[in-house]
Amino acid sequence: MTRPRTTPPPPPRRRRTAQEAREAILDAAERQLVASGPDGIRLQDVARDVGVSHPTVLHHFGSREALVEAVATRALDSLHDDVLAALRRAPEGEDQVAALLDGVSQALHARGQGRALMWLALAAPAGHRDDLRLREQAEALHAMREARSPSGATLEDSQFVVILAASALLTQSVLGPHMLRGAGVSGAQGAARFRAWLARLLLAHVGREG
Amino acid sequence: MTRPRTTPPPPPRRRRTAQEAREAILDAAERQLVASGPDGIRLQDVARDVGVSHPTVLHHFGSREALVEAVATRALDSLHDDVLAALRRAPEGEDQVAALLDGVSQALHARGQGRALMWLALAAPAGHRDDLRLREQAEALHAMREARSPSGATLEDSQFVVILAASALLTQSVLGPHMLRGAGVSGAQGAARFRAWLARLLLAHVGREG
DNA sequence: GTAAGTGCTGACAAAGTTGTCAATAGCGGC
DNA sequence: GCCGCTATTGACAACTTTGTCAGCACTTAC
Repeated sequence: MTRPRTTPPPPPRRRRTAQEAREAILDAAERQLVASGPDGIRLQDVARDVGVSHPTVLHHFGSREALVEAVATRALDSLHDDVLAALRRAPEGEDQVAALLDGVSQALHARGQGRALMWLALAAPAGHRDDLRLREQAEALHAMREARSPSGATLEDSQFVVILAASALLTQSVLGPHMLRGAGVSGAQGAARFRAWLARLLLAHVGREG
Repeated sequence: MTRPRTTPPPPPRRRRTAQEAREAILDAAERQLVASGPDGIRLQDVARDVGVSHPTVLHHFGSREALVEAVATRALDSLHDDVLAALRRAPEGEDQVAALLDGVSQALHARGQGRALMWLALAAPAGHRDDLRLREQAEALHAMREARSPSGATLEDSQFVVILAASALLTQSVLGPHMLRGAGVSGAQGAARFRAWLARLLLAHVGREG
């Protein structure tokens, strides 16, 4: 039962490329961002999750703050790309609006990007974060309506439509099940039915006012 | 230049009733809750803000966790009361919906209650927090519509209307200015115009479908 | 093979956090 | 005026977290 004088052999050391290591660390940090917000990101937890020691994280990012900045930027960029892709993917025609809402909703749910956005919005020093390019969407919608029926609706009306849709989808991605249950909506497909209902509502409004 | 042997007289000690102390501490903790979320509440900061030492806070609440629980409960209850009051205050008639939205919006902005709600929703272990009694509102709305035009709309339609309104107002209270600016809405009264626009939209929908 | 570059690590330091405890002091009741 | 209750406090302990640093070890170039 004598303890050997020599220290036990250290676990094998895995060596990644700097690129791979950064990605793995960002993945772990993003999981924490979604779960506990930017202030909940702990170097030690991130390191343990990746399977490295915490100085390694500092080695790759310099400081905790830089890591948070990097993961926030990556998450928002990724969300932005996904949303743009969803908008582009939306088919012309009948169910365009519904498909569009579904696509954006999926982007917001993917890996909790909606939660990440909300966390960052709450924790941001003061609107220091980028917008979600709502302006482009509003202008695109307005152009479409103008083409169909000139002067049928103001630009602001289109801006409000976009804001309302974004608000509904974002809120759904953060506390959707909670709200649906809380309002008494039953059934598993409540969220999908809500989106379809919202699509009809927006379509009716746009159709009514131009 | 000799330093006197006796320690300088300690600052006068103010003694509140336990009631008063708890209130003052909860006020300070609530400010921190709104600003930095439940995880951002620091005993030392709260204590400094109130003008006491941090063991005093522990004396009154037992633990940090109990303090967070107390402040969260108080904030949500207060918000709930304010919202109910706003709903009751809404006049019958023409601008009922607009006044209602304005009232709820004000309740959400008062001392950052909307932010507090969102922080708590994000940080909550798993929907462990109470709903905002959306169900009651949905049922009240449905009853009103039934009385006006029986079987004109499903209950779920009313539930969705309430969810949509709540989503829009809550999102506005958290990142309203950000979204309005981001969408290109100009002018200082953008938020108010958005609410008025939303009121018209909802009214049109309800009028259309019963 | 061996030398250079660097991903990675353990050990340590510094600062901040919650919580404990014995002692102090303000306030009301007698 | 005295006493008991308790709000309040400074000092201290235990823990966590970020950050530093010197050195180790894996990969690549030569």
